[in-house]
Amino acid sequence: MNEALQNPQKAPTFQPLYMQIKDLLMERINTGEWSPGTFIPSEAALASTYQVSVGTLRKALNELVAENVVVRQQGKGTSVATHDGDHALFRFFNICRPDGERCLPVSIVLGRKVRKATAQEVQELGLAPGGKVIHISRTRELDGKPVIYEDIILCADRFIGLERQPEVLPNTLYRLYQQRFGATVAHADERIFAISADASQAQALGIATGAPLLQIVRTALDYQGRAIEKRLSVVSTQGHCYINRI
Amino acid sequence: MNEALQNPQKAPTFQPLYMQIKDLLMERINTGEWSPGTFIPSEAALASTYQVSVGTLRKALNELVAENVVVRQQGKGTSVATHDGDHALFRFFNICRPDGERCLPVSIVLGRKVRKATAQEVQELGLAPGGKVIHISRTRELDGKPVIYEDIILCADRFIGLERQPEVLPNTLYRLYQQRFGATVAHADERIFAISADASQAQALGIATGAPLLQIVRTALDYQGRAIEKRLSVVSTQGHCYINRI
DNA sequence: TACAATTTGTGCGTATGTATA
DNA sequence: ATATACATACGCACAAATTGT
Repeated sequence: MNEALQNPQKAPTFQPLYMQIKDLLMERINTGEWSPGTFIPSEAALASTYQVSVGTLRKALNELVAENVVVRQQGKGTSVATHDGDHALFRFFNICRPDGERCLPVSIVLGRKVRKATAQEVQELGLAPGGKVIHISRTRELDGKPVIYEDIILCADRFIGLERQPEVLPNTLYRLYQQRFGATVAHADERIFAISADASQAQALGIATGAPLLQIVRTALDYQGRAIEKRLSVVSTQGHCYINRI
Repeated sequence: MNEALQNPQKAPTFQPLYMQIKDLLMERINTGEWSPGTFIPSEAALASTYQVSVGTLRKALNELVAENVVVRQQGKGTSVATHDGDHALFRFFNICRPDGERCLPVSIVLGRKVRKATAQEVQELGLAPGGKVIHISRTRELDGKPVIYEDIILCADRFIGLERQPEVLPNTLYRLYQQRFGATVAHADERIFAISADASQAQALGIATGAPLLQIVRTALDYQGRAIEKRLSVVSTQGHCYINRI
């Protein structure tokens, strides 16, 4: 594991040793060899197998910790991060009360179907031409009131059977993606617009037609930056708001 | 600098050595001894003055790097982070074109005055009862069109003379806060609502009354989490949008 | 251009402390 | 109590980038 040192190319392909180790560890996570929630070998064991010092291996692992890929616990070991728990949920759920208090959403699925992807979806999700998508529609209630209407678009090949498999979809979909389909949402790209409610949106959210709404266009990405999900949310900010801590 | 090791209290006040060093360095930055842009002593020098190993001091510095407090450059040294440059600007300016392309805003100040703080402002900015605030109103243009209307509220005691000092305010106010008033904006808390444009907003942004707008309520905080600025922005998302990468 | 001094980056090794099972 | 695994702290050697001579 010292190829770069033995052959210190000046080419832009050079990477420090700990980065090479990091990539190797990341690869074993991405291939599913180490699935979310499982513990990976100890520092000493990994350092031995890769023939590097413990310090170098620690540096690689700490990089993965900073990227929320693994979680380390003194005395226990290092495990691959999961997306259950409130912390992970609220990382991607940014709607809360105006005072900043978070509240749990309750989802009501309105429909799910498989259909041919539009040209835009093919491009945004990186699908094969003429590929199919799963399209889920739902509303989400906060504090007992419908606040969000969502359209969720997924690659049908990557999420085979999702359109019917669990009779009741959980409201934390990303956990399902990870556990059932090995797709971990690592990042998301959101763009927010203000729009006026049309008739169907007004009806779904129980507000007046023409009322101002937030429209959130989200692309969810995995650790490699590949698009996993496209999501279009419409939010009524009568009693709630979008929150962003920078 | 080994008080904690010589006296390893089990009390919750315990902190590892590198965290103590980090706090000491942070303090010297906050007091202004090391102002933004200046270079601090080298690793070796600091390790010597604090009587710790270079590795421990490096760990403290790397923590500060992760929090964007200092910047390290191989061969040069370690400097206190500044808020000039596009990177720092776009960290707190999240309005861009719908395709994700960033564009530079142009500010037009409409008015600035000093007035008594409202009860809400006293609470949110942590002011003394009956304290005064500086109130700045401006519009911001993107691609030649007025897109944002902003009300900016500052503690008058902390920003003495800002209401008149620079005849023309720069459009990157946070840089001014840091350079002229020693107030570094480290974080911000934003809450976003959808509203309908009232008559004055419609006129300022050149849109129809009742058109949907984004309303952004921002509290800007320093490294200690103390409120520096309160800002109320109203954004037309006809040709632009709010962007958030999670 | 070449060289040296300074400073951070990388990598190795070791010892000890602390949390967990 | 013991073993395991991560956390902290120390020290050293060399590489790479920057600056000035």
